[in-house]
Amino acid sequence: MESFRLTKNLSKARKRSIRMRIKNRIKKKYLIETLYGNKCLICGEFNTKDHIRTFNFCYVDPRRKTCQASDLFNTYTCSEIADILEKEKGVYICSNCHTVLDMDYYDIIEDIYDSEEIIKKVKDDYHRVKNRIEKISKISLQNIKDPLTKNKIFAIRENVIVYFNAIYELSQENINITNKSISKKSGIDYSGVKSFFFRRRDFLKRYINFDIGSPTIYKLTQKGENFVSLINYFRRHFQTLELNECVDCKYRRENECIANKPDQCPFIKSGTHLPFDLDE
DNA sequence: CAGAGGGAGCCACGTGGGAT
DNA sequence: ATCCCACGTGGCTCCCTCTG
Repeated sequence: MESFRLTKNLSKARKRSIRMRIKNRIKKKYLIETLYGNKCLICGEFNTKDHIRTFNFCYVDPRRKTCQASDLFNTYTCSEIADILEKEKGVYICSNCHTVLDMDYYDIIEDIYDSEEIIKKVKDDYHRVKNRIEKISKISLQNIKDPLTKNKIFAIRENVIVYFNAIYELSQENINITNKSISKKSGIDYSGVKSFFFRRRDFLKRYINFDIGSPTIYKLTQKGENFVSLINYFRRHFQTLELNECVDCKYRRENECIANKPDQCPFIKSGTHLPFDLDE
């Protein structure tokens, strides 16, 4: 959000709104894939990777409805949504299949179409979808966890990357990696470095080997090295994206957009090229 | 004995989420 | 969109213990 040029200059509120939207999409994708697989279970035409927005919350019996589907991911965790799906006999299917099921003119279908063949086809379609959904709704919902629930042990912030980079650079220079050398490399006070590694030791052991002693020597594990290279890859990628669409913009400077207000950059203002609609 | 680690606590800051 | 509150995080201080 802070490195990507199309989002870094947006207002706090917009950034927050985008964060929430991304979070909700991840929750929705996780829930659907865990329960039904990565395609619409009725038609199999739409997948969760490319068409997540087309998946709708759908009731087998709308009389059970107690909440607004549009508020689900803003309001509830994945496991709570799973409970709602179970209690209210709801499912997520693609909007095409949803439309077939929500056919509110079913009872007057004979008055709409003249052709017996079409009437039969529409009715068959409706029953096919409804029967599939009744089977789906019996699927066990016990496996749903809450993958985005706040991790109370550790959150990766900018300074964490500073520590990892310092360790990585020190290892490249063949310097003993201790609290003292990390402090010197990162510019963070020795006591700050000390308490960081002390507090987070259990978690950090996944990425860093601790040779406890006087002094304690740190070393990145293979997983830690992969973590550092992945972080740096994405940072470079978003910082150096070509600005093809800004070719005539007066705020373009080489490979950087220096606009610092949304209305200075038409692409940021309109939301064009973002992977979502700002006003959705 | 100096330097390093262990551990508790304080404070500032950022973020998420609810209310309006 | 904005404000407010709760909470997590991390820098830092202080004191104690351990180690070479």
